[in-house]
Amino acid sequence: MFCEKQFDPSSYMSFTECLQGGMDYNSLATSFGLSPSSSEVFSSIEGNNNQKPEGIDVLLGSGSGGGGSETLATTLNSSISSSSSEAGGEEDSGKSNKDSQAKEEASGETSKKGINYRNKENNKKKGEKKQKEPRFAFMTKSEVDHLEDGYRWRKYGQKAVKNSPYPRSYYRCTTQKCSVKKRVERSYQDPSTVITTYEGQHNHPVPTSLRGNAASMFTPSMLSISAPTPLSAASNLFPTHQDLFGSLSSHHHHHNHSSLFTTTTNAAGLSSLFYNHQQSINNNNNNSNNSILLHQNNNNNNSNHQQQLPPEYGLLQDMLLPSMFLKQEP
DNA sequence: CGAGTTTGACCTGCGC
DNA sequence: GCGCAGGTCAAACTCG
Repeated sequence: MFCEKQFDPSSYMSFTECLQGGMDYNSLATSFGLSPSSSEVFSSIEGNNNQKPEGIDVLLGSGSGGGGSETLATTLNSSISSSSSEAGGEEDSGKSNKDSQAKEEASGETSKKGINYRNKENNKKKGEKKQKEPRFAFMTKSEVDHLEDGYRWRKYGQKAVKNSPYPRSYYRCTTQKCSVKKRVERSYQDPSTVITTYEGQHNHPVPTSLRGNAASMFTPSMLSISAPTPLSAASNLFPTHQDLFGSLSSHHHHHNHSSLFTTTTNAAGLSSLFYNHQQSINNNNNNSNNSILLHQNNNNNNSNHQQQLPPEYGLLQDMLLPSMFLKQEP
């Protein structure tokens, strides 16, 4: 499904709709003009691969926080393939645990605390790697760790992160049958940056009775984009990833890029939005169009980035241009 | 009292 | 095989 048309100034869709429906980055780029004066949005998608799941210790060195929250999105490795089934289904790990518990009662064996952890009997065969949900990470300049994104989350764990004084928090969507999780951690190199990683796909609408309903964070006027940015103008309502990244890139080069994204909303809303958008992209195609564009962009701006971005950007760049973008096949 | 958070224990995967 | 780090669980706790 596409949201592009909804962002026609005359008929925009609500932010919530986008959250659920999965608009694509392009429309988002257009919608927000993508020249965040107060927010930065980077996005990328990664397709199947077997990389280590962790890789979030990316740093956005864009500095100069405009004033609102800045957001950088990047996707993490994740074996995407066909995650939709998982999203609609149960959370596997949790479930397996219950199963093992039941099993334990039969065996009469218990671990400490009476917790009996997964026996794996319910899991996939040996050697079969557990399929991971697609992930999508955002880096947000924010004071608060847990940014409101319209969904309800329940914290289920917190872990200290190696090489970081800041812990990582684990949240799960409280909606039943929704297996979406997110991790929130603060960058140790830039404490003002919060890294939010979404995993999974919401299979339900955004709760409406939320204190910080995402829908309310983005008013239509925010979503409707007036003038196309220089970079997105070419494709107008259907900009490309290149537009997206182009804008972002240019943002690096000249911070006063002309476009919007001047919302003061918290960036987590965007996170969701981007996340869902990623889903849509994953589901619809992994084709090469966007990848190629992105790649071009990368080539064009690479050197500059290296100059202006912190050392960590190398890593970031890798993540920003993961396989999905780079694997464009003829 | 229900929902959410905290926290220590445990599991899993991966690198050495 | 071992150890480490990440991820998850669930009892205990807090809060409205």
